[in-house]
Amino acid sequence: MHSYTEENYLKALFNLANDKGEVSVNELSKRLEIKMPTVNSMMKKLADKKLVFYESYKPLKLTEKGKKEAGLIIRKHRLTEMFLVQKMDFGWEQVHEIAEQIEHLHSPHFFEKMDEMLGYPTIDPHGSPIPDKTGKIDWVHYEKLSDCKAGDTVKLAAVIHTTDDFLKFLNSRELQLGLKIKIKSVEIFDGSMVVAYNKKTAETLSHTVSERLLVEKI
Amino acid sequence: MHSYTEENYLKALFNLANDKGEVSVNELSKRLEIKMPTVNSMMKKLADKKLVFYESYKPLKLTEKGKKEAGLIIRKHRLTEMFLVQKMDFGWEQVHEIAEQIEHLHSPHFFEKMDEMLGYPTIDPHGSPIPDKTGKIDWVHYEKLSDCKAGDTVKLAAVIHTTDDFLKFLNSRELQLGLKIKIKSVEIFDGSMVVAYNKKTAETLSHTVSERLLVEKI
DNA sequence: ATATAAACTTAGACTGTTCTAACAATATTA
DNA sequence: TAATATTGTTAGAACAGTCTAAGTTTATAT
Repeated sequence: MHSYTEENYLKALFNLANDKGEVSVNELSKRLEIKMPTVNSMMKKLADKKLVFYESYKPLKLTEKGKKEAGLIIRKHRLTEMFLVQKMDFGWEQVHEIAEQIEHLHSPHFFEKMDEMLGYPTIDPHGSPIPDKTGKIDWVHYEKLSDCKAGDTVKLAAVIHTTDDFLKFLNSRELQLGLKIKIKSVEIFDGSMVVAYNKKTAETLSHTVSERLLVEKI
Repeated sequence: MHSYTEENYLKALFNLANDKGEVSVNELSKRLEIKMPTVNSMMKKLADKKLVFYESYKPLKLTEKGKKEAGLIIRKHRLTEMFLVQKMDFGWEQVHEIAEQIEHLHSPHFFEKMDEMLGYPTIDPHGSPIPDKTGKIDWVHYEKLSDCKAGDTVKLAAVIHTTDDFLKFLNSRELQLGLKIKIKSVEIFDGSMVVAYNKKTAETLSHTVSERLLVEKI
């Protein structure tokens, strides 16, 4: 079993992984707000445990074992978020902090029960995929709203870079998953969009917002 | 804020407190399965934090502040147990271990929501009182079934010293809180009782069992 | 291509929580 | 009450996880 601390390193490595699956010590250090020398020694420890590939001055990479462990923690996190929203009536902007703690609980039975009560969900309240029981993630490719063109009609599938403030902003604009959005126009110079949804006929969304909204074309 | 570890010491001190509120280092050491010197130094630390009265070679005692902190942790534990049983359909023998972990979460909002969903319960699934939001416990005095006499009719109000095995035993005999029990006879030499409840007319309960069952006379 | 900047590593220290070994005080019992 | 057992304390070590300071390697830029 891994410590609370080790679990946080694994999770951060997983979440930071780019297409090559590589993460720098620096990035990890910044994400965790832990100084580089500390991260460095933890990487050696995780390498001993065969969770991370580590060589001096080379980027970090999770091993298959590490990916699985990280996936299982993220599974617990996302299941918890879904439970909090669906069964305890929390808002999607309230659940991250609580899930951050619950994800470290050691009780298979508890998470199985959640999963069952939720009907075995495959996405969390922000549209992120929930890893399966083996820790594997089913990567679905969505487009960014910011990559769509005027005239497109899309369905809001997921939101990324979900800070508290961003989610509250989405609440205030009635933007929620599943929403059908029509793109009326796109400004060239700043990438902002005018869109229509619900009963709104002309809402403006900045590029900062639209690149954090993932959509499905319909 | 106190560490996970400190919280466990506080809780154990609270739970071990006798009528004088005093606990020996030795008892605490055994309860926590932590060696005496470790307990000793932690007591000095908690004394520095004004959570425990500590003097060399004297019994340990929680301060008012310590009692409050401990009460609040036990509140979280018992609310969680109630939530697990009432809202997640766990058996009363399954909830202790999970609550043992969840009690350490730092999220007032989470526990308030549980409390609300449960309708502000005052007892946990084993009949133990849930401390209020200030950490105070409403001590209700129940009698032990083992102290009752033949002919008495009682209602099962709480169970104590609730190990897994004991709770499973109670399940197998259909013994649950609220149950009306008639005492048919009491054996002098071993204190065992023959009782009637539900459709059972002559169940024998050993003294070991009956002294762990708290009842209200009716 | 060399100077500078950024990223990374090593070394060593500190805190929190645990332990064992040894010693001291109190309690029990013969 | 004196010997013995139990309980409690002190001292010192160990480990996990963190830090700062200083040095090394790689990347960037003039």
